[in-house]
Amino acid sequence: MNSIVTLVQRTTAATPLALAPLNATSLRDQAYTLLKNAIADTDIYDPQQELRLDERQLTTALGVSRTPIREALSLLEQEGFIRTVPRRGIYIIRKSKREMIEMIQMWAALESMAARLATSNASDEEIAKLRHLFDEFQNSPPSEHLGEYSDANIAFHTAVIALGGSQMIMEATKNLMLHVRAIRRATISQSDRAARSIVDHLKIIEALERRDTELAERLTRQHTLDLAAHVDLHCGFLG
Amino acid sequence: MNSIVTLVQRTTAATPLALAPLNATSLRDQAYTLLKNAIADTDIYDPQQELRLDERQLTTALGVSRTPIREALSLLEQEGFIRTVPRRGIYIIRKSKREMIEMIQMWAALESMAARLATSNASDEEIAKLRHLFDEFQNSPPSEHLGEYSDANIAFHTAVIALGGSQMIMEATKNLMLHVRAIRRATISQSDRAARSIVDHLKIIEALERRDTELAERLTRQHTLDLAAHVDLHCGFLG
DNA sequence: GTCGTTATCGTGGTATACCATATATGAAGG
DNA sequence: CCTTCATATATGGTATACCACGATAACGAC
Repeated sequence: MNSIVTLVQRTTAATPLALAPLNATSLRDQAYTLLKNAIADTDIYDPQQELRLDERQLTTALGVSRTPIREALSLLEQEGFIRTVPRRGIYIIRKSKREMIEMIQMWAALESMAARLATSNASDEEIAKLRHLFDEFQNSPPSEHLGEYSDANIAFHTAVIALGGSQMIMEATKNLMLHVRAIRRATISQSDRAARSIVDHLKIIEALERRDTELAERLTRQHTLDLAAHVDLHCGFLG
Repeated sequence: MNSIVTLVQRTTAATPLALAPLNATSLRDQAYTLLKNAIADTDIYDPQQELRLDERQLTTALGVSRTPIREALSLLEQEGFIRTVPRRGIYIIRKSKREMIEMIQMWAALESMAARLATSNASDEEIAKLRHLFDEFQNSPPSEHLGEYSDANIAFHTAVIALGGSQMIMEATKNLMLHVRAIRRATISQSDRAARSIVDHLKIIEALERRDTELAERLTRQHTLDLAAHVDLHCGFLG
């Protein structure tokens, strides 16, 4: 599972063989993808988690020079995943509660616009596929498969955004998703949110099917703003 | 200024140390800002315009090595301003009409969310300031000062977003603004858009003043979506 | 023992040399 | 002339050496 610790430990441990095929893309892009996935898979809100990165360590861990590592880190810094402090180190950023809420609000803005666009652009077939995402939860309540339901939940929102057809919105929400994913997973098990969530989703699907632009947009926005309000009330562990 | 003597005197004297902004920025950041401004000030849709950049040329022009230039270019590439093609060159990107429309739609999503948030977060005084942006156009029609009105127009939208209070949305729209600015300027003189624009703006301000969340959001969204539709119809010069 | 001074080191920032390869150039062959 | 192939060149990618500077430790004065 590609945690940062795992990456660094590879230095002393086994061979850094994982990056043998360097023919396809640049080392910078490979390092970027690798580091981004590693950060995404790290539970950065665990107080025990080490959040400091070291260029030289990453160099030996990935078997490349500092240059591509540094370029990859620059990109991650601009995306808000890390912060470099001269002569101190490079740190993975913990988002504050305020930042997390702002990201969710931004998500609400973009997904509701996507839903609006979807009522004009998406085909009936594409919209119908949304229902199948929840087929397996029709008979048994989602509380029994929280892990699977959480994945389906995220898949649903991603799918709605895809139906909007805007490459720009899809790109913008990809990074938001990485930041927000941990929160969605953590809150799905709180106060029966899973059951209420599935009701909201079905209403959104119905609105899309009926091509009710205003309703689809409003329901989508409100559903995600509810998450923001929930985080505001129940996620005190965030700074 | 900033002689050694001055610096030393500041140290020994008991002056309140208000001198935060010494040139603490890295060459990478300076190059990034410089290049970004240069690109923003370039009329990239002029067919005559040379769009190719050259790393080595930039190094001699800016008097630094390739390293910070390359890092700055990496950032600009990720933001969608340039594209580097291995062994071909680095090119400033012309946005296609589709991409331009998608950016405007995204702008509509974010600004309307900001307007929604503003009805809860902004103070009466802050909202009142919006009116002053158009004071100078009260008596004379904006068509007589298109340049100034265009600036006021952009300032208005930026101000609405600021009233929302979301740092995240403000950041995200900054780059969108750079891309869209040229289009806003170009279309303000078309088909009496300036006069209609000012009417829309006043309605938005009224909605904000009355704390009518839904209305402020809807008017803001529709105003910008109108621009998207206008670009779709009248900006054939875009790819 | 406490405080201040100095030496060393760790770290990110920068410059530069080198590399790989697509493209351009041009000479040779037809 | 045209085609073909070898060579040269340009350009982005990578590795590495060096630098500046803050932090920390080691040390000395009192």
